[in-house]
Amino acid sequence: MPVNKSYHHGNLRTALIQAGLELIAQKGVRALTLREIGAHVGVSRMAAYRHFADKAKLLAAIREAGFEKFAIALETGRDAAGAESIARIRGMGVAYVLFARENPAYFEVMFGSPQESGAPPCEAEKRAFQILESAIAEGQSKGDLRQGNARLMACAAWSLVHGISALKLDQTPFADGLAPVDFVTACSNLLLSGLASNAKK
Amino acid sequence: MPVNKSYHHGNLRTALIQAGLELIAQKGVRALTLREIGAHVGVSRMAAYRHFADKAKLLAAIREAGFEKFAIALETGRDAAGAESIARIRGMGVAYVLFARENPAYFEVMFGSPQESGAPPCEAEKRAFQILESAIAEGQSKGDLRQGNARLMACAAWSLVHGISALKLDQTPFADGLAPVDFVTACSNLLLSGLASNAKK
DNA sequence: ACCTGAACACCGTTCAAGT
DNA sequence: ACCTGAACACCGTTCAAGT
Repeated sequence: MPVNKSYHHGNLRTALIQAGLELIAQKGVRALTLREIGAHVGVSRMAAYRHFADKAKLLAAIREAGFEKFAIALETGRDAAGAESIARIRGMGVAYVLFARENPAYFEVMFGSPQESGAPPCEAEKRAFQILESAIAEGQSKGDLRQGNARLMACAAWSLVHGISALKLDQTPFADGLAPVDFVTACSNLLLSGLASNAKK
Repeated sequence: MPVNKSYHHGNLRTALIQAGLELIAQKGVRALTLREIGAHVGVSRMAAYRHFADKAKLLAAIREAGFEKFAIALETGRDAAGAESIARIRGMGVAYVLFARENPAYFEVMFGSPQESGAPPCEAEKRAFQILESAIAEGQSKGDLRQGNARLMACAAWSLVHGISALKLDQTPFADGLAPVDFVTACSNLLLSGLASNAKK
C-alpha cells in the first residue's frame, strides 16, 4: 500500500481511512458518506477522489488494512498461547472473536458488505486463512489432532469463530454470563472434543 | 364498478415485500430503493408509506418473513432426517446452509445489516434458535450427545453453520470440490466427533 | 382510506476552474 | 499536482392535495 503524501496534509490518504473507520464505528458502514469523511479531516468533499477512484475503493483500502491488522492479531493470539498445538489453535479462535469485538468497524467492512462480484480476496485475507490451516496441519503432524483433510478442519474452526463473531453471541444472553474469552474457549473446546457422546470414532 | 388495477387494495403490502426481495436478490440490500420498489409494482414511490412508516420498517417486515421461512426450513430439514438425534441435528445444519444459499436475499436482510440498537429479535428468530437448542437437549436425554450446557452446545452448532453460510465457504474453493450438502455434512461431523485426536475426553 | 406530484435535504460523482 | 465550488442525477421523507 503506497504512502501518498498530500499537498496540504501530512498524509491525507491515511487520514481518510482513519476518519472512515471512526465514522463507521459511530454509525455503521451504511451511514458512511464521503462528504462527512472530508469534513472530519477538514478537507473538501472532493479531496478523497485524489486518492481513491470512488467510495468503493476507499472501503477496499479500509478492508485491506483491517485484514492486515487481523492477520497479526491471529498470529499474536496463537503465539501467546504457548507451544501446545491445541492451545495455539484455541488462542487463534479467541483472538478472532476478540478482534471482531474490539474492532467492530473493521469487522463490518471486512465481512459485512458482501464481496462485490469479481473482487478477489486481498492478500492479507488469504494469509489469515493460511495461518489457521497451517496451525491445523502442525497439530496433525504432532499427533494432537486427528488425521484428515486439514483444509476441511480449518473451515470448521474458522466457521465456528466467525459465526460467534458475526452473531455476536459473546455479547448476547446466549453467552450465559460467560466472559467473552471463556465463552469462545468453551465453544472451541466443544469443537475440539466433539458434541457426540461417542466423540472418538 | 370497474376495478382500478393501479390500486392494490390490501395486497400492496405483500407485493412490496416481494418486490423488495427480488430487488435485493438482484443488487443487494445496499442498492434497494423505495422508489424502485414502487416502480416494480407499478405504484407511486410514496405508496409504500401507506403500509410502512419508513424504509427500515419495510426491511424489518422482510426480515420477519425471512425468519419465519427459515424456522420452517430448519424443522423440515430436521424431520426429513429421521428419528436418530444426531442425524436430526445434522439435518438442521444442512438446512441452515442450504437456506442461506437458496435465499441469499432473505439471508442478507436477516443477518447482513447489523441490528439497529434497541431492535429486539423477532419471534421467529428466537423460535429458530429454540428449535436447535431443543434438538440438542433431546439428543442429550437420549444419550446420543454428551452431557453439558445445552445452550452452549447449541451456540457452537449454530455458529458453525452460520459461519459457513456467512462466509459462503460452500461456494468457494475452500469447499474443495465437495457438493454443498456434503461439505456441510463433513463440517458438522467434525463438530460432532471433535477435531482432537483424543476427542473423547 | 388510498394514492399522487412537488419539494426539501441529503447522497456520490463529474466537471471546469483555482492555487 | 493538489484542492475547490458548482452542478447533475440520484436518494428517503414530508407535505398538501387529488380520487
